[in-house]
Amino acid sequence: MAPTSETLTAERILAATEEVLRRHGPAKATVVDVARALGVSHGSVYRHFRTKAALREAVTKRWLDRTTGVLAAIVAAPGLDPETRVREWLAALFAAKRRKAFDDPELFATYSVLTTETAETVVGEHIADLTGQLTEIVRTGAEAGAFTVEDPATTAGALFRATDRFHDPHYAREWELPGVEGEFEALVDLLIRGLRARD
Amino acid sequence: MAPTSETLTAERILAATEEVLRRHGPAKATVVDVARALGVSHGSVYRHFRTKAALREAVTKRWLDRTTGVLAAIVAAPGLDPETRVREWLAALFAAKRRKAFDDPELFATYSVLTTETAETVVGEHIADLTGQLTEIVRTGAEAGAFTVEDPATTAGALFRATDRFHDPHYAREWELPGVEGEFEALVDLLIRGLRARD
DNA sequence: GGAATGACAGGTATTGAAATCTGTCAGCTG
DNA sequence: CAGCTGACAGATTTCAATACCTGTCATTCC
Repeated sequence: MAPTSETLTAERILAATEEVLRRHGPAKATVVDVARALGVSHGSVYRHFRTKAALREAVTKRWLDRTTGVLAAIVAAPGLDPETRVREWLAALFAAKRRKAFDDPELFATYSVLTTETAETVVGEHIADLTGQLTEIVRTGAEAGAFTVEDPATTAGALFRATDRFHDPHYAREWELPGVEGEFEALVDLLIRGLRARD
Repeated sequence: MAPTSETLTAERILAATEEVLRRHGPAKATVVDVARALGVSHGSVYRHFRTKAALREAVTKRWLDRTTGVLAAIVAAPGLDPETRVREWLAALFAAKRRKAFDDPELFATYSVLTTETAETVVGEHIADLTGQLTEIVRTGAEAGAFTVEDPATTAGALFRATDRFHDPHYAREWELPGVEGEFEALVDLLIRGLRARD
């Protein structure tokens, strides 16, 4: 279709894959479609990705990693007190997921399917990344004497699981309901009170 | 098949429906199957339930209500301090759901599908029942001076949502993983610390 | 006469043949 | 000669014909 003369890179294939997925959905998007969108034969796609599953994993990872960067900035941001850092990180995670779901519903629905396919690998690593960031926040908060926690990783895991409803795509349709903001605030308040240092 | 001479009641139809659902699964269980299992014509089933959807809702409600009773006992149990009551109620909810998933996986998978069909009605009421029970526990705890909460219903909602992972069927496959007990305890500890009265 | 039946119309699932897709590879091309 | 192509085998998906199911109701049965 668009027979570009640029060299065929993994990134160009992934961008085309995402576009095909957005147009056709996860069930009907084929490797042949991706190749056609790039103006190459599907054999060329297989030079860069061993299988269709590997291509789907890569495009899913690419999508998930877009979120991770924003959040990392909050982990590293200087001058935030520990409670604010936790609150802002959780709020940013919720906001990022919700923005994705709202701005491009078709693509979000598509990736919601893809993430169930790759739950064990790509999604597992994504969750490990996120809980790792949260562990760092909890650990520094504990070191600063603001939080009382036995083990930062365990507590970070509990925080992440407690807020599942506000970042797991499974609950996406509830993110637009009136009152979610308040529900989110009430939950985060409760969790932060649980983190606070005790004498 | 079993041409019982007993009169045809809604309860007998629901029991037969559950059995048919267990055997055939949610996709292939038909009203004709239910009638055949009871030794009657399918027209007779329609005398008790207006539509197949109504039959499915009723059997789902029956299944969900089996859990509610056990938990109500904990709400009403005398001599429990507020923290213990919250902890035991949440633990009993988790245990009940997990037992259902473990004891009869086929039936659990079937009801997991049915609950997505009836999310707005039957499941909504079930969740309202449960958060109502939890609100009662939080309210009495606050009145006893053990908890500091602005609004018991809001806090109960936060507690319920925070523990989604341990009662939402969506996460059922994680309930058998090693370490879930510890994850559950860590989360409940954090939540209860958040509830505690502050000076 | 109140409950149950079974034929029926309209709609939804099943089935199997045909079309398409995945993944490979020998050969082409720049 | 590194990258790309397109024909191919086996697996999966699509599609249309058929079978079955849902919901109704005039009729039958105790």
